[in-house]
Amino acid sequence: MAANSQFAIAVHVLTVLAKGGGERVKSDYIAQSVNTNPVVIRRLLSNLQDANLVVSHVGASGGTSLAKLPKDIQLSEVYKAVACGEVFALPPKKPNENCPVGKNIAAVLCNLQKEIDKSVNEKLRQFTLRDVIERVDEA
Amino acid sequence: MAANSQFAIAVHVLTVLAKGGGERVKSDYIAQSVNTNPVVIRRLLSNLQDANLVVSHVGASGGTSLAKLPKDIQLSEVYKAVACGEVFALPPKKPNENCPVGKNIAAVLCNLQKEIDKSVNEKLRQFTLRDVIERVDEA
DNA sequence: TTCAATTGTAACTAAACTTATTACAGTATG
DNA sequence: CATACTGTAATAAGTTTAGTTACAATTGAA
Repeated sequence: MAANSQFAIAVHVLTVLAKGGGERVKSDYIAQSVNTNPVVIRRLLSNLQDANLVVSHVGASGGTSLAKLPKDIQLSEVYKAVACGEVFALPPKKPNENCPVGKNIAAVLCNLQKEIDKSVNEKLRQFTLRDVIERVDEA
Repeated sequence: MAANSQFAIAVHVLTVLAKGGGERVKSDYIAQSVNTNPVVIRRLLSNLQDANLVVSHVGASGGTSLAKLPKDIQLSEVYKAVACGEVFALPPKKPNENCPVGKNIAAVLCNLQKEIDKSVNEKLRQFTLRDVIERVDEA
């Protein structure tokens, strides 16, 4: 019944980077803000980098910064980069083909899943990192 | 990163009950259609019963039937009954209060979470069990 | 060139969660 | 009273997630 917290942590991390004002922020620093281990952060940053949302540099005075302006980072991109992308999973086992319901339900559930996931994506697309930063600043 | 399959299984189960035409369906039969253990089904039915979506009867010739017509069962009700209700989780650990971002991000994420979850609920409310049955029959 | 700082990632451990299974008490039905 | 169910506890097994240690590779600077 538990949902995944990767997305929330990713939004937190990106907000920290945005506050860094373009400077390279170290995984150690981010980890302290999120209150977790630097390796956990680096793994997350690796995903965000694959999605072209951040840029990391190795070596001394290395670190990570945003790859785009906060206004150009939609939360749907963040979600796609770090979450499984599914509000609910399809059943792990294949239904019984001999049952009239079991025979057809999988395809119906799959289509339903896509419709729901699409609506989540559209909702998340309405928010950018800038919106998040504004809310953090207002508080 | 894995989502939960309780909702999908619940929709499957309710479809089987609807196809039962008001007769009491046994957990054994449902389990065979879903391809899982009867106890797993009974636990799920217990949740659906708490939400007033089904009625179960113990004893010989016991079993479960729908508590309402398929057209009156919204998928949002099913989701609420068996899923955690959250598209993404808030971070398990409290952020660092000494960081300007960490100090305020939790509340922002919480509000964002509510907005997203609300939109999922609204989307699921657009579908009823009847819609699912129609799709199964069409296939 | 050498040293210190940092990322990237593998390997492993620990914790949490989900699913499956067994067992059996309680309750209808005939 | 015997049979056939549900409800649920207890437990085990499997899967996923988070945390930790370790270290190679890279960079920048003394």
